[in-house]
Amino acid sequence: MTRAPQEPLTTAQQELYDWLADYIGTHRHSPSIRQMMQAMGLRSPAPIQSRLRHLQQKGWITWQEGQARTLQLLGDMVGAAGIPVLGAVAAGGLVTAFDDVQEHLDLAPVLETRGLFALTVNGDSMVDSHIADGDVVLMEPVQDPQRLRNGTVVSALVAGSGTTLKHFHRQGATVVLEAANPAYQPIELPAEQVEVQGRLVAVWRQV
Amino acid sequence: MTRAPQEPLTTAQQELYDWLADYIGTHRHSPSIRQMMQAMGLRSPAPIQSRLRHLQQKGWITWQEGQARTLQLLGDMVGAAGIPVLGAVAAGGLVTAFDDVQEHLDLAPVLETRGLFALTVNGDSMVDSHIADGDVVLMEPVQDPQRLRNGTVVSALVAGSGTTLKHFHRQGATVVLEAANPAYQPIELPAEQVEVQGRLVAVWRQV
DNA sequence: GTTCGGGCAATACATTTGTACCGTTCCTTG
DNA sequence: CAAGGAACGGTACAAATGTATTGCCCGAAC
Repeated sequence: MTRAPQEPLTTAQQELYDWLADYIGTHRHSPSIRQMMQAMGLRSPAPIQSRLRHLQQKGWITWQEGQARTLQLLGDMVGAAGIPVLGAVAAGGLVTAFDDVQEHLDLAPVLETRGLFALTVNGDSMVDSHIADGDVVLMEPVQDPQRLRNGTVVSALVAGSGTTLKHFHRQGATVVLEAANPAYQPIELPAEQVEVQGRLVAVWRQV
Repeated sequence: MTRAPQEPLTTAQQELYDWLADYIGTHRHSPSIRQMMQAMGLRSPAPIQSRLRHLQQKGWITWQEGQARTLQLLGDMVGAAGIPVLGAVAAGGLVTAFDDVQEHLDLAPVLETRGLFALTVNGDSMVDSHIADGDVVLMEPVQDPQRLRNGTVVSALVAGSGTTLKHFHRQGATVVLEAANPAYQPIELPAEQVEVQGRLVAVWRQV
């Protein structure tokens, strides 16, 4: 999640920014200055240049000088993933109503991490860690299993058996794979029989 | 989640496509043909044109003719969210190891839905529905509360109180907001005192 | 009033950029 | 061997494009 630390805009600037966000969200690439000009109903590129310069100074956009169609929106980095986080909600009781945007949910930093992979969860052995059957877990490849902290959720390949999602614990030369469900017994194995494949980064559940 | 239904590529085409995916993922905009030329170590734009044409014919890319830097990758739509789903994992016991990519996790369709907003969960009233304290829930605005199915998870604004995340039930003119935690009592209210703001679309938990 | 900044129009210009054309080489397929 | 496709180099050109400059208008601030 990232903040959106920008200064306020004039109506003309806001109008351009909104149109840019919509255009880029639809076309997946930046328009040219003359396209913006037409969309704003103008007949000269100068006003667009001016607005762009102001949007840049105020930290809303950026681009590579001299290069065509290299505009980037900074407000909601991905555009697609720019979802406003309106506030805290629920509890047991009731919390105060939210009114305006507090920050922006930006999944990009996570999703951009190279090498990430995802697994579909099958079964209920991790329910007490709030990972349910059918959830998709995003995993980060683990280079050095020695540096894993005990308790980390990992996907591990057990020699001759299969892959499982469990809490990881190391006890000397032994590795314990512990479920988050009292119905399942911890699996205790020599370290060399367990290949840790990935570390849990995020849980995604689509309803 | 989307498939990637494309014809096979030659090594040169694959090399270009991979570089494009990396470049666009990093810079968020398409490079120019001459930038591709340099990146591929070539000294003429013609080979790039050729590769691009083939990539287009095989359904991997597209662009708007005559317009600079309007290239789009079709393979994994967002690029950033193109995370391979390797297979099912865990259960109580062990499942077979995965070997190759089965499908791609594509968050774009969800994240592109206009009007989505997110809320930070505060409290443990929904733990039995695997929504934990600190999770971020993605909500879709609800236009017509009449069409909500009973049991749907909604964020609701209770008149004079605040916003809460609960299971939604309608009983005639009465609305029942039910927690997923036996420690909390259902809230029963006249329908006009409850304003349903959004419907749960997805749960995101970053570790 | 004066000043200053934002916004618009018009014009100009050097680059960038997509595209086309020609010829060559290399490899695979028949 | 011949034929075809893919790839590469070189060149050329019209159009698209970013950018700079000048002048004008308007409203807010002083």
